[in-house]
Parts: sequence; C-alpha cells; structure tokens
Amino acid sequence: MENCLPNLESLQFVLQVLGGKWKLHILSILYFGKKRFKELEREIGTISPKMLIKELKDLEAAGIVYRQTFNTVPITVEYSLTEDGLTLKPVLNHVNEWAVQLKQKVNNRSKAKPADLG
Amino acid sequence: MENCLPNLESLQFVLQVLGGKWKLHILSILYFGKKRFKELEREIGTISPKMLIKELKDLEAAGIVYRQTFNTVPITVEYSLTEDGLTLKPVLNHVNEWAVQLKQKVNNRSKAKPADLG
DNA sequence: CTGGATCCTTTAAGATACTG
DNA sequence: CAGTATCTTAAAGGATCCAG
Repeated sequence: MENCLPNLESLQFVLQVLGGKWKLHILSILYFGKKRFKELEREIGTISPKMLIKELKDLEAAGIVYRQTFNTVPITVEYSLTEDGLTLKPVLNHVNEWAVQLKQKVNNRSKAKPADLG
Repeated sequence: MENCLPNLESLQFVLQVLGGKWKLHILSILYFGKKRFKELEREIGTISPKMLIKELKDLEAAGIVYRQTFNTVPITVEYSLTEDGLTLKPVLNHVNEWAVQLKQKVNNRSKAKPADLG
C-alpha cells in the first residue's frame, strides 16, 4: 500500500526530527559553524533554555548534531553538525526550491487545479 | 542570520504542511491515483473522518491536493494530486534517500561524531 | 554557563454521535 | 457518502526558577 512513496517510515522520521518549532532555525545557525549553548540561545533570541536543550537533544539523538563538552570552569559545550548534518543541507536546498515555487503559486491563485494526466 | 539555509520560511512551510500525522500516508495513497473520501478512510484504516478531512483540507489549501465534487446522490468527492503534488514526489524521494542512510547509521552507533572539516 | 525541574497554556489528535 | 459537532485526552510549547 505504501510502496509508491518509498519507505514512508523514513520520511516520517525526517519530519519528526526536523518538525520541532526550532529545529531548522538551529540548523541554519550551525551551518555557519560550531556554537555554544549560550550563543545559540542569544542568536535565536526568543527560545527558552528548556526548548533549546530539548531540540538539541533531539537533533543529537537523530545523529545530525554533535555535542562536545569541555571541562572548563564553568563548563563549556559546543554544538556542531555531524557528517549527516552536512549532507542534509543540499537535501534541504532541494526541498526549498520546490517550496519556493509552491508558495508563489499558492499566493497567486484561489484554488489549485488537478494535475493534467492526459 | 538565516541566509545560509536559504529561505527558512519556505522550509518551515513545507514541514508544517507535511507534518501532520497522516499527510504522508494520504499522499502515498494518492500517488496511485484519485481516491474518494471513503476509499481513503478505508485504506488508512485507523483514521477518523474528522482527522481525514482536516488533513485533506490542509493539503488542499497548500495546493498539493485537488478536491472535486460530483452532484450525484449521494454526493461523491474525488481527491487527486495537483501539479505541485506530483512534482513533490521526486523531492520526497530525494529526502528519503538521505533519510534511509541516516537511519541505518543511527541504528548502528551509540553516538554520532562531528563532521571532519579538516 | 549549561542545563534540569516545575507549572501553565496552547495545540494536536482520538472517540463518537450526528446531519445533508 | 461526505463530512460536522462535541467532548476528551495527549503532546507541544512557554515562563520561570533552580542547581552543578
């Protein structure tokens, strides 16, 4: 039943991982390079520490973000992208291309028409 | 701040549109061809009519799904993919390729390592 | 600084009965 | 058949304070 959209599960997994309110925002910042917890908090501006740590943990569990701690006083933590986090970027760019043209169309029409299948 | 991941907004939009619990499942069925409301309900099996109509309305508003009514008795309604719905498929396949390899890695390791940036 | 814990509000979703 | 309406529960998110 689901063999036309291959591996529905994997796609659901991606949507779940990236679907949090702040995930893409966090990633967009980490694409500039590693950041500390406080730096992320400041750059996002309106996120609470609870949400930030939750989103980071999700991304880390998904293997997209890497967390490194340093035994300084006080402790410092750096978040960076994993290999998979980097390979995600061109994928997102691809999705974005589709999304941009979709949004333009949605804004310029009242109702979508069906695809012309001949 | 967000110019590295181009147009964060568009990506958020896609995640919102596809992020519902049943969206991908519905799309995976519609990729086989047009379906009536009841057919979708039956094929999914565990969805309530309230959720089904809600997800369909979301997809229609996003311009991905087209809804056509017929003045039969009783009324019949057919749901099909729009042009944008069709162009979404290869995009999802691309995401899926990335997702599949990610899941394999996540399952085979305890903790991700950072990307080697040289 | 990096988070954890708590309480609260909002949103998503499920169950079920009902209407044109 | 194709949805609506209502009620209830579960999950996501926000605010705030606290600890190592």
